[in-house]
Amino acid sequence: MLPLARGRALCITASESAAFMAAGSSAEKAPLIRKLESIANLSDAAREAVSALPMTVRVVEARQDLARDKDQPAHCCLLLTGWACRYKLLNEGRRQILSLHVPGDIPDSQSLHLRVLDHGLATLTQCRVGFLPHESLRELCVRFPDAASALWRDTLIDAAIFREWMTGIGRRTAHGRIAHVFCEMYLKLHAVGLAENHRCPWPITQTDLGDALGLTNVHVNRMLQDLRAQALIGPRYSELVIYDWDALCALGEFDETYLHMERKAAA
Amino acid sequence: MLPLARGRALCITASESAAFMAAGSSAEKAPLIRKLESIANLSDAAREAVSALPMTVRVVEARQDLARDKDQPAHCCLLLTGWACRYKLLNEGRRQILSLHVPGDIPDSQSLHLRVLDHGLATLTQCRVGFLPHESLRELCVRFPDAASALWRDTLIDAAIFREWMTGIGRRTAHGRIAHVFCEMYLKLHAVGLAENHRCPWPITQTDLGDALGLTNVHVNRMLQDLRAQALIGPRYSELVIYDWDALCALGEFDETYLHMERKAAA
DNA sequence: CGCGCCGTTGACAAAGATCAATCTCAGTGG
DNA sequence: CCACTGAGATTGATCTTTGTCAACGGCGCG
Repeated sequence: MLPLARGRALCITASESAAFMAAGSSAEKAPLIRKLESIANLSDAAREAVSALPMTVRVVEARQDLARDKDQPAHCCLLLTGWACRYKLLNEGRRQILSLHVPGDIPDSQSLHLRVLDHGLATLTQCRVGFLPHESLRELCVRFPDAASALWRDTLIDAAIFREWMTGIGRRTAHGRIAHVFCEMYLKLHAVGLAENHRCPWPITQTDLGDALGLTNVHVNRMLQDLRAQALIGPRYSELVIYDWDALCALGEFDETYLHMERKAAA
Repeated sequence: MLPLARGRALCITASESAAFMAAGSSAEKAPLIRKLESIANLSDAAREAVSALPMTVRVVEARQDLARDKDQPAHCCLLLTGWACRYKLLNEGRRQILSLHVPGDIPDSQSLHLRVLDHGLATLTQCRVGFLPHESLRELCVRFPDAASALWRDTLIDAAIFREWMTGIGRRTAHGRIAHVFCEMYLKLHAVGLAENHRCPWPITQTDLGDALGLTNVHVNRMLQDLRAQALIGPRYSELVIYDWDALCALGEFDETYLHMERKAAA
């Protein structure tokens, strides 16, 4: 429930941009390529072009804003390592986390077509972030229609996840919501090669998780204890270990259709 | 909470398609054009092309599915008159309504890029619906990049509305949620010329409204009585009359930024 | 060593759900 | 004209889930 970040949002000065440009040029894009290939087919040419996109890379500490509500950004953020989230703030410190993001995600790709941001974007853990100028992304879209369509598809999957979360917050029990987000994040991480054998890192606080699920940290804590008592998940919060995938899916009424991963990433 | 529709989803046979094609050809598209122009600039050529899109028109009774979860549609639905919604069903008859749609909306425009539907689409009132073949929409996008970008922008605004609803369901009180959806629908209707002077038709049941807001019909009913008692809205449920717009916005913490109506429709 | 963040616990309060009537009113048939 | 019907709105009593508040505990870090 606490405000997520203090201080001012990050912005890139021209000199910094030049200084970092070289560093971010090619191998860094692996998570992005992997993610796009998990949802669409990319031609070799498009893959090359994505790799060649100019990018400024930065390490950002946990709980820093990458962009703020009402900003009019000129670049998109590509998450290279770490977890981030989008969020809205309401009166009296209420906060809703709208989405959780992992490496390969471009959480603000919508800003390519929507001038004003209607929410904030912040790191949850320390992150490496690549900044991609709108200009070069637009050019990419014009020159490589399959890249454009992969990006459009990505924004549509983003929306599909919102629908699923809305359903959870509106109509699932607290147990179900937690089970559901565990299943979802495990699959998202698995798609970019960051999870295996029903285990993955779980680096966010219970307060953050509550704000994502429309619950309080206290209630999240109690529900987690229930899930542990039922032997559905492992005992440590910092690493998610799913003991019983099927039971967790059943509890969360989880059906992965909405993730639209038509091409499963090779493990 | 009740299942929304019975019987089978609508589909169009080849002969019907031919029979209706002529009828839906041009003037019918006024709400769509008006809606697209409320969110983006359209060139004259693009506007012409949209008007010339082949379309099959049908009158559909209230509470009928236009498309179902897991369908793989070959057309998009353009709502010409009436209200519709997208929804998900969970076990034990729980239902979440994901969005409310009014004339000019294409509720399933995402299906252009996402093969499988992850939710249902149904009428709430009697509707006139135009069916637009994916094929011709794709061709439109290729030939008129500004039409493509308007449609993409439309899907992004769709997602922005999901985010706002998620925030409401997760973090707003029942009063606030109802106030918020009233403000939103009034503006959406106003943008297509179907509302004026803080009045608009309100043709959906309290049960439907509850399913949209993550509440029960009983609780919706009680909250409506509160809003009436506070003289924020008019006494009749079938017509929304907003007595005190500012107070309603304040109660719902409503900020229209997320609707991204950069070009207000001329009244 | 002590501070602060985060996880955990308990007692209690409140929002909203559930269940079961009852009411209203438009549409229908006689 | 009037009884009958059914969907949807309204009401009351009660229950459950979740929130609130406050304290305490573990642990990493300067």
